Amino acid sequence: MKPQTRSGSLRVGDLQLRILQILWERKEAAVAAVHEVLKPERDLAYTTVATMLRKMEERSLVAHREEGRTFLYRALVAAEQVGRSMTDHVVERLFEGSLADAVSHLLRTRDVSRGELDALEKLIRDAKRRAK
Amino acid sequence: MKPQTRSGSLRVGDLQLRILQILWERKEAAVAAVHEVLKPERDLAYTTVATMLRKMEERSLVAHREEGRTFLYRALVAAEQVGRSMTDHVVERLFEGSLADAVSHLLRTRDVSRGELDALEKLIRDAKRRAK
DNA sequence: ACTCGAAAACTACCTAGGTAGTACTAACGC
DNA sequence: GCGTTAGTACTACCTAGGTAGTTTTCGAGT
Repeated sequence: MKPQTRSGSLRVGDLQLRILQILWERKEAAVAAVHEVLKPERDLAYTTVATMLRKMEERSLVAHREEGRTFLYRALVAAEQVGRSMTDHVVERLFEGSLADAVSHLLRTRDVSRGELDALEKLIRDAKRRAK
Repeated sequence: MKPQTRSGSLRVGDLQLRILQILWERKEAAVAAVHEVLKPERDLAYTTVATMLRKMEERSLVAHREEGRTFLYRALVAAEQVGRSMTDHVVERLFEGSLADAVSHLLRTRDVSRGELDALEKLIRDAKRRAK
């Protein structure tokens, strides 16, 4: 019973993504906890986080249960799903679905260290082995 | 004199991206031409396209010159810029800037044909040669 | 029992993308 | 010369993301 692989587009904004990432890390978190984690990177009001969580619940991205007075939120979508849908979007819109074009662009437009290239090479080799 | 490499985030929506792609292909195009190209894929009203173009001009994504009564639009941002900024966004937000993680995810979450893997391998090799 | 504080609920705004109707205008054909 | 038409301008609306103030509520501590 995997967590509802609704293969919809799953568009999440930047803040929403960050919140999801926090929830992925810790399974469950109160608004205060999420706010705390976000504190250093973005100076958001507590209510902003709470509102965002509520809006995300409307969209079924998260759900909550009550523990005394406080809400404990958990993610309803998996990291894989969101990652997949975001990368899909870019690969499709920008490179007409071609993975090779996408990677090519990635390599061409930034400088990649020798070490990274080696790592990538290993990735490809592994993928090949697995496919064989 | 490269076309204003304003390294800003350059967020463009789906429709805007499609319009830019059309303009990249043909250097200059009238609203009617853009509308015509878009016709089969999205059934948009002519005015929708015109409005979008106007909004894009406000944001300096495109510019126009007048040829008689009609506006000929051209892209002000390069494909490279937009591609770069979109891929950057995903790589940063989703993979903490790690290109290897990004590619790894790409390979893991979809099935890649043998031929594509070969192509990718070549890409890496080329990149290595170039870096050396 | 009463106050205080923390939490949620409600409401309100702003921006950007997307979509399109309506109004105006100028050129072109007859 | 006049109406049709193609083209732009203007306006409006909807959605989603993001941000936050204000109000209510409820539990805990004195």
